[in-house]
Amino acid sequence: MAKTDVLSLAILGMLAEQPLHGYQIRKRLGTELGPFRALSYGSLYPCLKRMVGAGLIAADESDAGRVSGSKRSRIAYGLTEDGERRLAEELANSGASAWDDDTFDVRFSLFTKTDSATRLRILEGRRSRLSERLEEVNEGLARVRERHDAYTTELHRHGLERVEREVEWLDKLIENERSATRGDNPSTASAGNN
Amino acid sequence: MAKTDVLSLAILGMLAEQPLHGYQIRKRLGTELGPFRALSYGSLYPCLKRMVGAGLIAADESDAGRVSGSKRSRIAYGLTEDGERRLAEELANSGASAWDDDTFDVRFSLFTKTDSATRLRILEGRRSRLSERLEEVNEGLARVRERHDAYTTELHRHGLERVEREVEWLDKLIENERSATRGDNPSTASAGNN
DNA sequence: TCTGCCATGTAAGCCGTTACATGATTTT
DNA sequence: AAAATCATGTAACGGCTTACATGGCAGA
Repeated sequence: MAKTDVLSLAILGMLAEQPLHGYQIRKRLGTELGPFRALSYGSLYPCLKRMVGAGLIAADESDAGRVSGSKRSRIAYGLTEDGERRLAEELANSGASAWDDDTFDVRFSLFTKTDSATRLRILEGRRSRLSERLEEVNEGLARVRERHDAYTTELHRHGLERVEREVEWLDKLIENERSATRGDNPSTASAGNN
Repeated sequence: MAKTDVLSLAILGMLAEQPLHGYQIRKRLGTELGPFRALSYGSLYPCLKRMVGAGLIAADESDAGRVSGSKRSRIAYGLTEDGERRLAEELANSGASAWDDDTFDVRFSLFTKTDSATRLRILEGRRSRLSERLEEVNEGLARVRERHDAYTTELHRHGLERVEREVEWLDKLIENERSATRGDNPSTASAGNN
């Protein structure tokens, strides 16, 4: 039942589609997986090493037809069967708070690989998490208003608005998810107009 | 010219209004200074100690008329003259990137203590920083669209929207700041309706 | 040729949290 | 009298970045 950290999960998910080098993984984390901050190699490579050690991924150094001479470069990583199993487990449980700021984006980006029930659980978990935050921010706003500092108040007001929008976004997604489950609309559960 | 980290700056700003205990400082960081995450004591107290060592703040253990007996508690921290000077310096220069995500909120929350020119510089710096991000996110969105993953695309679309809104917010603030400088409207440069 | 991107890795250090340790004050 | 909250601090540990070290390959 060993736990998988966010980074490992993201990597697992990315490698499920195709084998990649560390370098490519890093780039994709920066662009294609949400507006995920770019990760440094100092974090990435040790993580890959750990995952190889844990048997979740395998390193393929051959890299299809190259002169074998000197280079040590271009190691392609791919999922092992254990890795696939682990990914499946991890995708099935919305467990251990998939609604943290960090984790949510990663989990969401893996939604096409996630079953509908789990998707809904995650979205609702996230929603209720944000509701809590909404209250906190509201309290903060009230308290700060009393202090008559226009800028600080504005900062809070804006922060509140941001959270409210995020809740609205989630509500739409949840609604979409539900109606896709009820009626048997084609599997594309895209969230609206765009 | 010693540099002041974000946390120290926030504390400096908070103590400029009134002396506070560590405990109170922590609570206020969590509520009144932006939606700033609650800071742990393991970070706060060592920081206060460093600041005392640097002569920026002074610890007052007397705490007005108490039986002197046993307790070691309730240390009120207040700015020293050096601390006031440092705060003034720090508020005057928009230096060393006041537009990072972390730093910006803190700098903004100190805007009433900041002169109009510096406010404008910070807002514009932040704006241009977000413009860069906007391009990055846009590229990411384009790239991700090609991969036909509805959820990942939606994640990016939402991320983009969030940044766009932030830019709009800044534009309003900048406009406000400018018109307050041009016309001599009363000093309250509050940002709009509300 | 030289610049810039591809590609892999290690070591040191920063910044923060969690867990621990202690005790006073206020509220129920 | 117990429970909650106020209040201060230390030590261990975790995760991530920065700086370093190395080298291949492509195009201007």
